[in-house]
Amino acid sequence: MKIATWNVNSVKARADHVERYLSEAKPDVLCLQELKCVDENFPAERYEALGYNCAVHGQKTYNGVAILSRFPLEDVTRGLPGDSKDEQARYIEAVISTDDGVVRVGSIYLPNGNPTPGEKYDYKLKWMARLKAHAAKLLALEEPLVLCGDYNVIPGPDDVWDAKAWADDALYLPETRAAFRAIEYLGFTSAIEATQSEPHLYTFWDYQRGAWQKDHGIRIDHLMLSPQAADRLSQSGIDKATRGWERPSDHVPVWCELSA
DNA sequence: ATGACCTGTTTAACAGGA
Repeated sequence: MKIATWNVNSVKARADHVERYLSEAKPDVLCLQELKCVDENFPAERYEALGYNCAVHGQKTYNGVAILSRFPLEDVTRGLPGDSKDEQARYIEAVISTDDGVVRVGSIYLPNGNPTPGEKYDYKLKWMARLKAHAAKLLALEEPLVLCGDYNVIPGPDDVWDAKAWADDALYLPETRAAFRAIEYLGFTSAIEATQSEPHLYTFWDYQRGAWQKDHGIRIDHLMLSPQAADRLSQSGIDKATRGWERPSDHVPVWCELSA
C-alpha cells in the first residue's frame, strides 16, 4: 500500500499536476495540503474518474486539506480536535479499508509560525500541542496509523541546506524542533528517516533566489508512522522530479510503502 | 548583487507562504 503526501500550493493551479501524479506514481492514498479553495471548488470529479475517492476539508483562499484514496474512506474527521474555535482547515483524518485491514491516515498542514516571536508562532506551538494530544489518543488505538503532511518543521541540521540561514526561523527554532520531537517520541517512526541513509534530502525549495537550481532546500514534509504501520514499512521516496515540472508547487510529494 | 517568487482576491496592491 503506497501512501503519498503533497503540499500543492493551490489545487486549482495544480489540478493537472495532481492528475499526472496519480496516473504516473499510482499511490493508493494521496494526502494534499494547501488547497486554497472551498469544498465545492475541489476538482473531485477529475480524480474520481481515475478511481479515487475524495475527502475534502477546504477553506477560502488559505489552507485546505484532502485525502484521496483508491479504497473506501470511512469515519472522516475534519479539523484538528481540541479547539472548537479554530476555523483554519489544517487537518483531515479518515480510516481506509483495504483487503489487508484498515489504515488510519491524517493529512496535516501545520502552521508556518513566522514571524517569531508573535501571535502566529504562539498559534503554531498551540497547534502542535493539540496535535500531540490527538496523536496520543490515536496511538492508544494500536492500529496502523500514518500522520503525514506539511509539518513546517525542519527536524535537524541535516535537513536544511544551510542551518545558519534558518536559525531564527519558525521552522527551525529549538522550541519548534522540541515540539516535533515530543510528538515523534510518543512512538512514531519517520518513514524517510527509517529507510533513507543519506543526509540533505529535501521536500521544499523556495520559489525565490534560485533555490531549486542551487538545491537550497529544506525537509519539512513528513510521514509519521505508528508502530503498527512502521512494522509494515518497506520503502519510501521523495519525488523530486515534480519540482521541475512547468509551474510547479514549491513542495514535492513524499511517499512510503506499507507491505501486506 | 545584501537583487531575483507564487497564488488568490479586493483585479492593484495586498496578505500569506517558508
